[in-house]
Amino acid sequence: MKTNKNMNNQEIAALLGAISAAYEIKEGNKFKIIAYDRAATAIEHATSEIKDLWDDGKLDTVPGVGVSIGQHLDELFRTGKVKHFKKIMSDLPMAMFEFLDIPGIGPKTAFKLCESLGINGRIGAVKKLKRAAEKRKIRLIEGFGEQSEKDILTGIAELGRREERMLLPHAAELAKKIITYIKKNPEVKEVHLLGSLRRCCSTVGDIDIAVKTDNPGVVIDHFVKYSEVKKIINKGKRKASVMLKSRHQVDFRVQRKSFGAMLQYFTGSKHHNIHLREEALKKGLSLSEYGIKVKGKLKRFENEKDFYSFLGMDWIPPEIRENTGEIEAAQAHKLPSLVKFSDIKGDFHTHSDFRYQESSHDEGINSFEEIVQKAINLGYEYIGLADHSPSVSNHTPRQIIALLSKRKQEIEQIKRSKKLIHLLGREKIREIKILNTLEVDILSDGSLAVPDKGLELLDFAFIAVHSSMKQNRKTMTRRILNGLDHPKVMFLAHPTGRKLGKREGYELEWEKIFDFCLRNNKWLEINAMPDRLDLTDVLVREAVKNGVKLVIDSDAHEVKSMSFIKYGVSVARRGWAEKKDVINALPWNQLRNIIK
DNA sequence: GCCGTTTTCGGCCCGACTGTTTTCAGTCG
Repeated sequence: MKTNKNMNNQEIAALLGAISAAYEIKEGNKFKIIAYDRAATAIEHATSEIKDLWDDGKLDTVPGVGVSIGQHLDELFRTGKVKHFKKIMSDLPMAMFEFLDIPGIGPKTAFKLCESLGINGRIGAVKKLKRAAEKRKIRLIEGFGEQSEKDILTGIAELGRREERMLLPHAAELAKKIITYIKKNPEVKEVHLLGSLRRCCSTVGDIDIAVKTDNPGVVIDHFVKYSEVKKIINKGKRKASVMLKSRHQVDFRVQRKSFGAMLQYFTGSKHHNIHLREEALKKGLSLSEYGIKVKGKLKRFENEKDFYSFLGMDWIPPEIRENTGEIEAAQAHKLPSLVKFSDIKGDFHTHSDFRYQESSHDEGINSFEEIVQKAINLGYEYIGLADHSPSVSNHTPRQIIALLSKRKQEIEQIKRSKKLIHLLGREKIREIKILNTLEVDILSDGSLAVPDKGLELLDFAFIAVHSSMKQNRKTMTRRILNGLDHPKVMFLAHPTGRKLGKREGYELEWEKIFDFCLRNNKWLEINAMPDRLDLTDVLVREAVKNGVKLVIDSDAHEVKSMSFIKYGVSVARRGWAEKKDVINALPWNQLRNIIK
């Protein structure tokens, strides 16, 4: 297996996974196998690069990485190789590690195939396996048959063809359609959407659905007949999994009773469940999706609250069930009171169709009036009309000031709009506070794209990076701090610049950013656009720990996406943010004192 | 190999489904 000094998390996870598989072939110690596997998944899901942690001497903060694996990784980052790993894999056919990616094939099967078919090298291994299956050679191997030969062929065909993870709204939309179909069966008593969708992860891989029914067989038969099903992966008395035509997997479970344990189990996360079960074990209890076994006798639960309560814990909101300290907090009755969608009193970041002739970036499609109308419908106390700053390449500073001045006049006219007054009534228009804000580019040298006199026309500004995104961590940090330093600037929008599935975003020296924000009363945005969700949940948690305030904005370019702010709230919740951490959870009479 | 407010030794989550088997091993979530 090829290794080098600069492996990323994905590659390291694959390496440790391969070591786990190798041990599964070579040694009896089942727990060593699990240990490597756990370290691999922990690294795969880690949010900072393991190499960076190693640089900072913080390797031991990664769960599942102890003395031994830690030393191996140290060797890897220093020399690009790990002698111990090489030794373990030396007498195994490298081809087996290629086969592990084929669905349904694990270490034992992979090894057996290599041995029996005489496939060794990594290159072309899958092709050779395919040819053997086509020539009906696999069914001759002991323990294999016609069916497993067929499964291997379909498995190979599936390789690399699985759809990528979905953005949250896309997954929700897909799930909604499936649920509508499931409910058509009269035997269905309750349907619940669980898994990562319930935990509101920023992207969703599989869709998990649980149904309460007195007639499991009928309901499962009904489920697998859904017209969008391409392939039934498995189907039994209690659960079924299917692949949709869209190449997304749906896992489906049915149960008659004790639904509380089922909701808990199927919501996950896996690591939360494992930790929970280990905690229970200390008390002599055994957890499963059916309930809690006390001295061999199963105790059932109607709801999750009773389930957690029986374990001596408070009910844990799904968004934070990621095994990052929530179990300990629930035991100590010290869970945070997470911010809610209904706490949000306004939105600072919306884009209108106001034209400068040439704006710097995408404009919105709705008018100021339509945005204000939507804000009133959402029950907001205030609304920020932002828009991008005029482009510096097409305007002189004087032109920029003139344009912003014109924009200001238009915004001041809104409250007199006959159309709005007609639609909503004078009273509601008077109640909402309309803020003239602006999303100002931070130019690559850290200066702002709007001259001071332009900024003075605003209620306040916020800044964002839209160019030169490849700058290194130090330069980018300096650039952003320079922008934040302006007295008219209140926060940094979409702080990491990531686009889910498209680009990673730039690196920042977060300790410096947090420190600056805290000392100067600047905030960080949680941008609720589904392909941004930026800050990320993990950085939100860090910000909250550091006492930095957040704002949750929609960044809507059309009024219907103003409701997407709920996804931003989910990110805040996943980052353990409470109402007090969120600036736009403040009522206007308190907010007005902060933005001078 | 990892881990610890009942442990630095002695544990390590739990169950469903499938294929090839006559009772289970392997894989998956």
